Amino acid sequence: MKGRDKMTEVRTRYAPSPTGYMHIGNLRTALYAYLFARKHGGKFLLRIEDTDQERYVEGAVEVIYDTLRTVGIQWDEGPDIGGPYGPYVQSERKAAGIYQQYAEELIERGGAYRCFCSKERLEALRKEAEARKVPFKYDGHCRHMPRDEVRARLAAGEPYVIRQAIPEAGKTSFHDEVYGDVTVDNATLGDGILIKADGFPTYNFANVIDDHLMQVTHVMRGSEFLSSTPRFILLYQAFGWPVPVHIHLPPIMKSATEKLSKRHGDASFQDLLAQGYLPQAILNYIALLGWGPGTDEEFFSLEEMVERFSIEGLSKSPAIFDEKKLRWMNGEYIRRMPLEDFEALAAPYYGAAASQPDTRRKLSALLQPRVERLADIPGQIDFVAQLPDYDVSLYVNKKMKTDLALALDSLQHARAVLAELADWNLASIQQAMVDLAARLGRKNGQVMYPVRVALSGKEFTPGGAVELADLLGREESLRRIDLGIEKLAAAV
RNA sequence: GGCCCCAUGGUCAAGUGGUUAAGACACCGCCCUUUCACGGCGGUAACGGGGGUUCGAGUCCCCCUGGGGUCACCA
Repeated sequence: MKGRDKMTEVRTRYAPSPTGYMHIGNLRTALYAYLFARKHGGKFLLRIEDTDQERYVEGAVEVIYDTLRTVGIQWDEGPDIGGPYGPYVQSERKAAGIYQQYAEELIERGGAYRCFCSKERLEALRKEAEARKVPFKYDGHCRHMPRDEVRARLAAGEPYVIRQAIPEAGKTSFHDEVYGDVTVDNATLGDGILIKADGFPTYNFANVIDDHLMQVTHVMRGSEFLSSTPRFILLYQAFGWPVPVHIHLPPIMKSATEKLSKRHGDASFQDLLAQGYLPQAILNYIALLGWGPGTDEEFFSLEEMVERFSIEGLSKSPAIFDEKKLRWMNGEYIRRMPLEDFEALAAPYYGAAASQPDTRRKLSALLQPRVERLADIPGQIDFVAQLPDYDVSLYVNKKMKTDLALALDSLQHARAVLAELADWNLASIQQAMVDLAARLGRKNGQVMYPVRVALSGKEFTPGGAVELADLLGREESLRRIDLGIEKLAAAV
């Protein structure tokens, strides 16, 4: 905030393009911009950058609203709620003539000019540059066109674009809060297009006009804009406007060499939700991709993030999205919540496994410490509704010291004991099993393991013999044990 | 290719001239134990390379290498 009036209210903005899905990196950018604004008691605004008419996607704006809302990021000004600097949708701003007006002003100031070059001519230029292996740069053909000619071609209705007149010499510098001072030679810039032939502004123009008009004090965006920022600086200077503080953010990668992107089938926020990741866990995890509080803490509510956030904690290097760690963190969030809350989230995944409230609760208690993503639940409890067809070899377990004959014997004894049990509950079943093992002179596992297999037909289950018997109930438990005895008897 | 940027374990990430180079995930082992998981304890594992500066460099400078970004009537 150097050089800025301390009384100036901090204003940040999240300006997504409505593409139809929420990219993880974009969400993180929104988060940081939100955190920074809140941290400094400022305003966070939402602006829709829909200047590319060809990329318009139906319902995309809703996806943006929904995502922000589900993670709890509230905007103070935006398309839906308005604000003092509206409209907040660029296509509406274009319709209001805002960009055209400023572009004309810039032409007057000598910072821009009309260009009547055809796409064909530009294409030829591009080809030539490619052939000569030099970077393509507009040759400035229309830059010094006589005013009369411009007027005449305009009157003739010739299509045109408006280009930025980049100074031919000199350097442009700016300070970025995370990357430091950046300087480039103006000669490397090229006269970029500000207003397209369809009258819409390009990002290169609109972002500057809107950020200025909306009084944005801190520009936060992905580092892919780092190299075009000098053009923006030149624009601010040409208008005589104050340059906002720039804060560029490192990208989130899929691997060391690939960026995370929907095009490669990488998960979007919506995809992660569908897989059973919790909004808060996702937000918490991505917050840590590129930012750290400077301490060992890593669990933060949105409010806590607001409290801790600072640009000193931002890193410059790309971060690789590690789903393993997200899984772990999501599991932590699940384990830390009250059982009732977990059940509310998990129940939709229970299917036919738990129709009664009490079985539902028992199942939830078994699942909570074992679930990392909600969508994994069905696969963990499929045996509850229906005993799968399993192979007797499952009863043979080295670690449990069980073989077919012993399993059969244990099952027969367990069947008898369980059938006689006065009360059917966790404690009584547990006691009966332990007593039985002692009576038979066997290890607990030599009795319990076969029972668990008979009850579930699976190698691994959430909970053991006692928990499953309690969950399934006496009748179903005995039925399954009988089935197991049959299988074993036939195999021994 | 020009320009801009980045560089500590497999991953995230502390460290801002003097540390046994944190911590977390993952991985491995042990314990707990009726399977699995949870939990507890322990372990493997890093300063990309080369030159400087300095009494002393992960920390500062240069070069190299590697990687990313950008050079669009996309953002």
